[in-house]
Amino acid sequence: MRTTLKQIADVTKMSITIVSQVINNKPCRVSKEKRKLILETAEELNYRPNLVAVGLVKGSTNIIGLAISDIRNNFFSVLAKGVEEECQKNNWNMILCNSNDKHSKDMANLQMLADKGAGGIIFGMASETTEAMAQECIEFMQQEHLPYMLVDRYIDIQTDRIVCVDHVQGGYLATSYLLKMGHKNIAYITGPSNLIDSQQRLTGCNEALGEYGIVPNQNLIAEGKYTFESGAAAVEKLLKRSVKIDAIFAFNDMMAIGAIKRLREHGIQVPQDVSIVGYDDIFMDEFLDVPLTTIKQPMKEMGRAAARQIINPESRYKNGEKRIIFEPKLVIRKSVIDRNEL
Amino acid sequence: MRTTLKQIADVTKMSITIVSQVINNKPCRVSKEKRKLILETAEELNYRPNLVAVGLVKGSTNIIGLAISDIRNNFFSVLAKGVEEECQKNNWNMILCNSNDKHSKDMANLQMLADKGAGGIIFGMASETTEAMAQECIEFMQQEHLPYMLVDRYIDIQTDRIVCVDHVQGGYLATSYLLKMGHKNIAYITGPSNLIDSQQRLTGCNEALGEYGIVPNQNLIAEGKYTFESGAAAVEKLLKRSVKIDAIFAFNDMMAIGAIKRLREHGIQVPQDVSIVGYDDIFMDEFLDVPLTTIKQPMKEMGRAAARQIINPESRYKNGEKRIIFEPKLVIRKSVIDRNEL
DNA sequence: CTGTTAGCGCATTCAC
DNA sequence: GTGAATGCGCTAACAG
Repeated sequence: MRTTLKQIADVTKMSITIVSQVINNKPCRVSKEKRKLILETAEELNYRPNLVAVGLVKGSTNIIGLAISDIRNNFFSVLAKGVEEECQKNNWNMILCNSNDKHSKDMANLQMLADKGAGGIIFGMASETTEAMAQECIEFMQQEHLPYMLVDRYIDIQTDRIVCVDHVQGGYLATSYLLKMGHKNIAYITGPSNLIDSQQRLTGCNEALGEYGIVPNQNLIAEGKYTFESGAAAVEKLLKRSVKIDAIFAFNDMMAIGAIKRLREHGIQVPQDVSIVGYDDIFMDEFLDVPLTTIKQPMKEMGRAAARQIINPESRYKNGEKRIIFEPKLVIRKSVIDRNEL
Repeated sequence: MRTTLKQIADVTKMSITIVSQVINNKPCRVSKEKRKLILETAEELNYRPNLVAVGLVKGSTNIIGLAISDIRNNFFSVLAKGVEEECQKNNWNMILCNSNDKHSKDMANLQMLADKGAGGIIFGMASETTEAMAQECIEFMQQEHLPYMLVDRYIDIQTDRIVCVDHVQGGYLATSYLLKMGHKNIAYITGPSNLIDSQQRLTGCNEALGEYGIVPNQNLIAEGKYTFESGAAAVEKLLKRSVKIDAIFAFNDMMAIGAIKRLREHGIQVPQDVSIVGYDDIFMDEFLDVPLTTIKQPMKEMGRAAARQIINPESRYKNGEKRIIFEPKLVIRKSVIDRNEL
């Protein structure tokens, strides 16, 4: 059997209370000798507190619930790694829940997490989540007094308990890099136009274009769905319009990879004929035939920041001053050529 | 506040005992009317059991600890998905712990999991784990009465509580497919030779070769380390030996991808000049320039099976009849050409 | 400085 | 059929 406080109390002939106090390192209420004795026998008996019991009396456990759509998505597995690292550092744990992008699953997961006494939630909502659904989730967590941090997905949520990426900056970075590399005719494969993050990236693109005195050209914009196939399809659309294209900025990496594939099938070489920039920096980018230049979202850091926000007693229950916004970074690899040198 | 059994007892003017019995659907000890009343008010008050309290009294919670090296590894994120799916189905949860391939971290994670009252562990040990270390882990779990299932990694562990893949069959599948496609000179990029799974694959390869009356040629074998770079380096070694090569079977996908890259840099086309087969079926295979033909390990199914073994009360504590062995599958894509047609 | 007491929410044994 | 009592292992308020 596991050693309990009671056993230590029995052995040392002291009360459970004292033993508990000493072990939890509470303000000096004990003489040094007794303290030492307790600590030694605890060590000797290999005492480790029963965290379930602690959780019961404290009304909450040191567990962060990470509710996301699918851990197989590289985006989320890196986020999860960050969350878990921060947990380990603080003797917390992470319970992982997948929603498969179903809001109903999200709600079920939140409930389960609450029932299990989770000490907080890090929450990347299902992609089908409407504003009303988002509200439902948030209200639930508030009513259960569950500290939470949202991970920016597609919707614009009115809360400061959120970690997100400055996608305007991301769009700006990609476009201005392409511009600097001498590309004039830049095509865009955007995400679904109703998604706020796609809109933000486009805003950033236009800003950069403006700085070079270039007027955005609708003919150079094709809408995708953030999937490999939609990236290929977007290239098809673009090509049909027979506008000149120096480079393509795809609003995520999977579309960029789909685009490259289709370009090649048309005999168009990357980056010699057309340069490509992606977005996300997923694992495979580095190992592609033409390693993909992309805009990196610092997912791991975001996971750590979100976890810290929940674990830290200071920030646990009070809303932050403002959203935690991360700057995306340009990761230069091989998929963009310098046209200035041509 | 959350509704408790006591509140329901107060409202219905019955004892906590009865309420508990009814809600847990225990053998009929109550009259139908009372039962109905209790159930209704529970519903009305939105009662949800406090699982921490349940955990305390039961001495164990419905939580599976998944202890692996790194969730960012596609292999493990798919495994985790399987585990979590099975958990959701049974109202269990999954705590995720990364060891970063450190045995000491593994031990710390196991301890934490035990302290949190985990109801079982699914455990993919760190790659640095020696047999003695493995023993240490297993003894710890046994002493804590923690049901466990190991996920086959590199070492040969004497236990039946393990899910694994028939790697002999995997090697056999790959080689015999290549043979059937008319490749005579098949090179192998193996894993580290001290690792049992690499040995097993090689055994399978030799079996297939034997069936075609081909004698294994040491000149066609290069040892890798299961990394992208080592795959490329292995190609370099192979090429230096200037033996004729029709095809390469790399013992995992990352090495296969590294090999392809290096082959191309030497002006050798895949699959026209050299065909390639990988092993694992990681996410990116499908989206490569030349989609990779590979041997798939059914990770998700393995995760589900392992979880089931722990969740199911029948199999929870007793050792299984035998190891749960999964058959790998050949996934045909584009990286192998049919030489019979040439 | 120290120990007694109460209680977290629940399951279960035992007496009625 | 029913309910009172006990305890899971721990923390914390309170009294000495």
